[in-house]
Amino acid sequence: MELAEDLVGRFLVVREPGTGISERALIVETEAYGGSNDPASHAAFKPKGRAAIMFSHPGLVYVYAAYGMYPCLNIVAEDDGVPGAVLIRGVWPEAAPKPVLGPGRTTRHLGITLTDHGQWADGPRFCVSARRESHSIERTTRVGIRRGVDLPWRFVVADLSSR
DNA sequence: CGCAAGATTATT
DNA sequence: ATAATCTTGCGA
Repeated sequence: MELAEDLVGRFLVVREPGTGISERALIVETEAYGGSNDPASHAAFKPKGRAAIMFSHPGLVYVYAAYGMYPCLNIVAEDDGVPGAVLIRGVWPEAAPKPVLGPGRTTRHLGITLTDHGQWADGPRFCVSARRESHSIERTTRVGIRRGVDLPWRFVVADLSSR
Protein backbone atom coordinates (compact mmCIF):
# COMPACT_ATOMS: atom_id res chain seq x y z
CA MET A 1 0.00 0.00 0.00
CA GLU A 2 2.82 2.38 0.79
CA LEU A 3 4.39 1.18 -2.44
CA ALA A 4 1.32 2.20 -4.42
CA GLU A 5 1.62 5.80 -3.26
CA ASP A 6 5.39 5.70 -3.68
CA LEU A 7 5.22 4.55 -7.30
CA VAL A 8 3.01 7.43 -8.40
CA GLY A 9 5.23 10.15 -9.84
CA ARG A 10 8.12 7.80 -10.61
CA PHE A 11 9.30 6.75 -14.06
CA LEU A 12 8.83 3.18 -15.28
CA VAL A 13 11.40 2.14 -17.87
CA VAL A 14 10.49 -0.70 -20.22
CA ARG A 15 13.23 -2.18 -22.41
CA GLU A 16 12.30 -3.98 -25.58
CA PRO A 17 14.26 -7.26 -25.81
CA GLY A 18 16.70 -7.35 -28.70
CA THR A 19 16.13 -3.83 -29.95
CA GLY A 20 17.88 -2.18 -27.01
CA ILE A 21 15.17 0.44 -27.18
CA SER A 22 13.66 1.57 -23.92
CA GLU A 23 10.65 3.71 -23.20
CA ARG A 24 10.17 5.84 -20.12
CA ALA A 25 6.72 6.52 -18.75
CA LEU A 26 5.58 8.53 -15.75
CA ILE A 27 3.31 6.49 -13.50
CA VAL A 28 0.23 8.64 -12.94
CA GLU A 29 -2.30 6.20 -11.51
CA THR A 30 -2.02 3.13 -9.27
CA GLU A 31 -4.21 0.99 -7.06
CA ALA A 32 -3.19 -1.19 -4.10
CA TYR A 33 -4.59 -4.68 -3.59
CA GLY A 34 -4.28 -6.70 -0.43
CA GLY A 35 -5.14 -10.20 0.71
CA SER A 36 -8.06 -11.77 2.52
CA ASN A 37 -8.87 -8.37 3.98
CA ASP A 38 -9.47 -7.07 0.46
CA PRO A 39 -12.54 -8.60 -1.26
CA ALA A 40 -11.51 -7.20 -4.64
CA SER A 41 -8.03 -8.72 -4.63
CA HIS A 42 -7.27 -11.79 -6.74
CA ALA A 43 -5.42 -13.11 -3.70
CA ALA A 44 -8.74 -13.18 -1.85
CA PHE A 45 -10.89 -15.19 -4.26
CA LYS A 46 -8.51 -17.00 -6.61
CA PRO A 47 -5.09 -17.24 -4.92
CA LYS A 48 -3.80 -19.89 -7.34
CA GLY A 49 -1.90 -19.96 -10.60
CA ARG A 50 -0.59 -16.56 -11.68
CA ALA A 51 -2.15 -14.75 -8.74
CA ALA A 52 -0.10 -16.89 -6.35
CA ILE A 53 2.84 -14.62 -7.08
CA MET A 54 1.15 -12.01 -4.89
CA PHE A 55 2.22 -14.14 -1.93
CA SER A 56 5.82 -14.13 -3.13
CA HIS A 57 8.53 -11.55 -2.48
CA PRO A 58 8.35 -7.84 -3.39
CA GLY A 59 9.69 -6.51 -6.67
CA LEU A 60 8.25 -9.20 -8.91
CA VAL A 61 5.83 -8.43 -11.72
CA TYR A 62 2.34 -9.91 -11.72
CA VAL A 63 0.61 -9.84 -15.11
CA TYR A 64 -2.93 -11.17 -15.44
CA ALA A 65 -5.45 -11.18 -18.28
CA ALA A 66 -8.40 -8.92 -17.55
CA TYR A 67 -11.49 -10.59 -18.95
CA GLY A 68 -9.17 -12.57 -21.17
CA MET A 69 -8.63 -9.55 -23.36
CA TYR A 70 -6.07 -7.23 -21.85
CA PRO A 71 -2.93 -7.82 -19.78
CA CYS A 72 -2.69 -5.81 -16.56
CA LEU A 73 0.63 -4.91 -14.93
CA ASN A 74 1.11 -5.27 -11.17
CA ILE A 75 4.12 -5.13 -8.88
CA VAL A 76 4.22 -7.43 -5.84
CA ALA A 77 4.45 -5.27 -2.74
CA GLU A 78 4.50 -7.37 0.43
CA ASP A 79 6.93 -9.91 1.84
CA ASP A 80 6.84 -13.69 1.37
CA GLY A 81 3.55 -15.16 2.55
CA VAL A 82 1.81 -11.79 2.70
CA PRO A 83 -0.40 -11.13 -0.35
CA GLY A 84 -0.25 -7.66 -1.85
CA ALA A 85 0.34 -5.97 -5.19
CA VAL A 86 0.10 -2.61 -6.91
CA LEU A 87 -1.84 -2.30 -10.17
CA ILE A 88 -0.48 0.24 -12.65
CA ARG A 89 -3.65 1.86 -14.02
CA GLY A 90 -2.20 4.73 -15.97
CA VAL A 91 1.06 6.17 -17.27
CA TRP A 92 2.31 9.18 -19.20
CA PRO A 93 4.87 8.04 -21.78
CA GLU A 94 7.52 10.70 -22.40
CA ALA A 95 6.73 10.84 -26.10
CA ALA A 96 2.95 11.01 -25.69
CA PRO A 97 1.07 14.32 -25.62
CA LYS A 98 -1.56 12.92 -23.30
CA PRO A 99 -1.56 10.32 -20.49
CA VAL A 100 -2.51 6.71 -21.25
CA LEU A 101 -5.25 5.78 -18.79
CA GLY A 102 -6.59 2.32 -17.97
CA PRO A 103 -4.63 -0.85 -17.07
CA GLY A 104 -5.34 -2.56 -20.39
CA ARG A 105 -4.40 0.48 -22.46
CA THR A 106 -1.23 1.02 -20.46
CA THR A 107 0.12 -2.49 -20.99
CA ARG A 108 -0.85 -2.46 -24.65
CA HIS A 109 0.95 0.84 -25.18
CA LEU A 110 4.09 -0.36 -23.40
CA GLY A 111 4.05 -3.74 -25.15
CA ILE A 112 3.62 -5.70 -21.93
CA THR A 113 2.09 -9.18 -22.27
CA LEU A 114 1.34 -12.21 -20.12
CA THR A 115 4.84 -13.51 -20.92
CA ASP A 116 6.28 -10.74 -18.75
CA HIS A 117 4.69 -12.36 -15.71
CA GLY A 118 7.26 -13.15 -13.01
CA GLN A 119 9.87 -10.69 -14.28
CA TRP A 120 11.74 -8.42 -11.85
CA ALA A 121 10.27 -4.90 -11.66
CA ASP A 122 13.86 -3.68 -11.41
CA GLY A 123 15.83 -5.83 -13.84
CA PRO A 124 16.69 -6.23 -17.53
CA ARG A 125 13.10 -5.82 -18.71
CA PHE A 126 11.70 -3.24 -16.30
CA CYS A 127 13.22 -0.53 -14.15
CA VAL A 128 11.70 2.01 -11.78
CA SER A 129 13.60 5.27 -11.52
CA ALA A 130 13.82 7.61 -8.56
CA ARG A 131 11.24 10.35 -8.29
CA ARG A 132 12.38 13.34 -10.34
CA GLU A 133 9.94 15.97 -9.23
CA SER A 134 7.25 16.20 -6.62
CA HIS A 135 3.65 15.79 -7.62
CA SER A 136 0.58 16.42 -5.58
CA ILE A 137 -1.00 13.02 -5.13
CA GLU A 138 -4.71 12.49 -4.79
CA ARG A 139 -6.10 9.52 -2.86
CA THR A 140 -9.52 8.16 -3.82
CA THR A 141 -11.55 4.97 -3.75
CA ARG A 142 -10.76 2.34 -6.36
CA VAL A 143 -12.56 2.05 -9.67
CA GLY A 144 -13.37 -0.70 -12.15
CA ILE A 145 -14.15 -3.26 -9.47
CA ARG A 146 -17.38 -4.65 -8.06
CA ARG A 147 -16.27 -5.57 -4.55
CA GLY A 148 -14.35 -3.66 -1.92
CA VAL A 149 -15.23 -0.43 -3.73
CA ASP A 150 -15.09 1.53 -0.48
CA LEU A 151 -11.36 1.05 0.18
CA PRO A 152 -9.46 4.32 -0.56
CA TRP A 153 -6.44 2.67 -2.14
CA ARG A 154 -6.24 4.48 -5.50
CA PHE A 155 -3.53 7.06 -6.08
CA VAL A 156 -3.35 9.52 -8.98
CA VAL A 157 -1.29 12.57 -9.91
CA ALA A 158 -3.64 15.42 -9.12
CA ASP A 159 -2.62 17.94 -11.79
CA LEU A 160 -2.80 15.62 -14.79
CA SER A 161 -4.38 17.99 -17.28
CA SER A 162 -2.03 20.85 -16.42
CA ARG A 163 1.16 19.30 -17.72
C1' DC B 1 -15.91 -31.70 -17.62
C1' DG B 2 -18.88 -27.53 -18.24
C1' DC B 3 -20.10 -23.00 -16.71
C1' DA B 4 -20.04 -18.49 -14.43
C1' DA B 5 -17.56 -14.36 -13.14
C1' DG B 6 -13.94 -10.87 -12.89
C1' DA B 7 -8.78 -5.41 -11.00
C1' DT B 8 -11.30 -4.09 -19.18
C1' DT B 9 -11.93 -1.87 -23.53
C1' DA B 10 -13.83 -0.90 -28.14
C1' DT B 11 -17.81 -1.00 -30.62
C1' DT B 12 -23.07 -1.32 -31.68
C1' DA C 1 -25.57 -3.01 -23.76
C1' DT C 2 -22.25 -6.50 -25.69
C1' DA C 3 -18.54 -9.03 -27.53
C1' DA C 4 -13.83 -10.64 -27.08
C1' DT C 5 -11.71 -14.62 -24.42
C1' DC C 6 -7.94 -15.98 -19.91
C1' DT C 7 -7.95 -18.13 -15.49
C1' DT C 8 -9.90 -19.95 -11.30
C1' DG C 9 -13.58 -21.86 -8.46
C1' DC C 10 -17.39 -24.68 -8.11
C1' DG C 11 -20.96 -28.06 -9.26
C1' DA C 12 -22.07 -32.46 -11.78
